[in-house]
Amino acid sequence: MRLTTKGRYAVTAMLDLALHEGQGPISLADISERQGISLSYLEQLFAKLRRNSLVKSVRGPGGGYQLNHEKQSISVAQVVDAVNESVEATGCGRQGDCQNGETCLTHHLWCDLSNQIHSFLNGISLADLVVRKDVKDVADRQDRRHSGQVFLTATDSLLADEASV
Amino acid sequence: MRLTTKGRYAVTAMLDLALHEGQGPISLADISERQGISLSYLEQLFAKLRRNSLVKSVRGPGGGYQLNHEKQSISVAQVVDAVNESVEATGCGRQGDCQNGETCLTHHLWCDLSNQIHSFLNGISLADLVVRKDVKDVADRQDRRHSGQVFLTATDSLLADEASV
DNA sequence: TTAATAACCTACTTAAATACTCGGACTAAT
DNA sequence: ATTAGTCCGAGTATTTAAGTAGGTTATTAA
Repeated sequence: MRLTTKGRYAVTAMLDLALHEGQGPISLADISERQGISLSYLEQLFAKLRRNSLVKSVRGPGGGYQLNHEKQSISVAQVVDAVNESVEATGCGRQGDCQNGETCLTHHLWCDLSNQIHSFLNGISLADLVVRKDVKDVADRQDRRHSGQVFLTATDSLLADEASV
Repeated sequence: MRLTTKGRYAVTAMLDLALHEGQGPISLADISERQGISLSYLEQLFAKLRRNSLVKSVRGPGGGYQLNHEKQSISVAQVVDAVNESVEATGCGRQGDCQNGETCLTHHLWCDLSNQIHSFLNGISLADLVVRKDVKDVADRQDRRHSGQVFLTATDSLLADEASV
């Protein structure tokens, strides 16, 4: 089992899409700036998200990504899964052949844990997150900081970043 | 967040101690054989378990390890923690400074997940595991296989292992 | 038509962690 | 004295994350 920035980035980026739904395609550059995630790394993550048909893309100027389904039908678990971060806690993939082809002493414990985590993450959709107060607060802050600064140069925005630290 | 064989081995080994409680110190060689875990690796894990005072050791012939507390007061969470496998799902250690010193969009989600996992693993003690049917079944199988074979040579037990695969 | 924009793709790199092995030192029972 | 055990440090192979770099292709707007 493993949950690192990879899966967290994926969920954060998808949530960013959900928050800006109805504004047309959102570019990865925008997400990169708002969420502080490397653009190239985002590209790799979105390649997987697209292959799992969680997002659809529009190429060319004004292009970007959009959710491929309604936000209430995309769960956090799906997103984490899409970038190959399994929340499976067993080492045998639930096969029960953990120890020389036989079941290890703690196999069922990890199965139970896996069920817990999976049902938790399955029960939370992007729509659920969008309406949460803590999410709204952060989103508002990000929108304030990154709107109207479209005409700043790269240097200016770097300075602004340093000033805010 | 991460849960690999490291944490699983630690819990398995501790459960082995709990199952053989009252039989005096249990050597790592015994655990290694029963649970199919490398002896040297077990040594490293038990160094951490000892530093966290979850086990006590007896050196010399007939020595080994024993639980340092009653099995109902040792939780799975404690064991996993002891070997440095944090089940913490946030990247910031709950600090909320995930994104340039500010809170990232999904911070609270991962906090919630951490709470879920932690309370689940905290609620399960070694005593709880010992009485479970699935654990008993596996333990019985292991005891049958590894008792009375004390006088086999290393080569014999290797052959036995291969035969069982 | 051309330039800019943004997705798309492949390959590489760095750093860290896992899951070991190996060799030896210390300790205590027989 | 030997042996069975813990204890300890170092080293290694493999994998993965996380990010760089450099390009190609599709689309829009000038």
